[in-house]
Amino acid sequence: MMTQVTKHAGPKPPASPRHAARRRATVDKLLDPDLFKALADPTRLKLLACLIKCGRRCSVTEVAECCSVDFSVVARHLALLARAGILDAEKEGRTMWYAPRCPDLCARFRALADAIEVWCGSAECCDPNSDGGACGCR
Amino acid sequence: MMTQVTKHAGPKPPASPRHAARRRATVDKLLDPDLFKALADPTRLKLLACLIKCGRRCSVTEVAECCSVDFSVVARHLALLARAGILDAEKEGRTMWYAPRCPDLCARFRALADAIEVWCGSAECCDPNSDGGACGCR
DNA sequence: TGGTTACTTGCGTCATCATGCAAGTATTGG
DNA sequence: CCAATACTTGCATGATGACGCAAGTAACCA
Repeated sequence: MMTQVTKHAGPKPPASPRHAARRRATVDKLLDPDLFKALADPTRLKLLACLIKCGRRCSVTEVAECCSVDFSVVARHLALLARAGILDAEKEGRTMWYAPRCPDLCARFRALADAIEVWCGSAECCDPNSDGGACGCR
Repeated sequence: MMTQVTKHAGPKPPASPRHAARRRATVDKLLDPDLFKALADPTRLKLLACLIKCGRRCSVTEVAECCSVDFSVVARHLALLARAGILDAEKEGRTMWYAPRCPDLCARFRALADAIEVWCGSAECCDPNSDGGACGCR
């Protein structure tokens, strides 16, 4: 069974990892440690999922009711997610409203997938006629 | 200017974050701390980017040449990425070959984007006729 | 068989960070 | 003006994890 492979197979594969590391590509910028660090905590992910599923902006007090941790912890997590560009923050009087930046988030993840795929299709590993399989692109 | 909104607007938005938190959805499983933890370190991301751009499987020794950190650090990072399902690991004699699981990674990111978008479109915030804007879906 | 290569593992150290409590600030309502 | 509400910030603590060095293991070669 032939995998469908476009004729334009992406950039030429570098000779070695050392050369690969020197190359600057879209994927380098999109593999942003700060984004993943912000998402690397279970509590933060629960709060984020809660906000996403809620489908409207929520105050810190509201979100804190979803979670067994201290209020201050929730407040800090939400502020951090906002600093990372994952949430929109809006102050109204004494209330902080947070809402997920869904389109931005989706776009980032899709762009990352696209950027990876570019290289995934770049090497002979994806050519079914070569020994291949090196980058797992099967 | 009207944003294009499908008539099927996703699940009904929960009344409160507390209800939202109780709901089990695809997005909960895809927001996996372990994946993001694995991607939360700058050194690991450099190694991963290197492997992606290289377009073929690489040995630990090869990858270590891209990076100024100790060899053992590189070996540990690659093993961790493999445990997280981000890399494929293959032992051949005394050589460990690592290669990114590009299609898997892309699929995970795209699935996550899809799962978020489901909820993004769920609430009145996405309805241009409502006061909206709550979840940042503009 | 003995040395080299390639990687793994143990250990100590240092930095980061998640958490809870308590105190502080700012806004609102009576 | 005072008290309640909503959030922020400081601080101590404990846990996690990244790193380098050194020692260990396993495969290969001469």
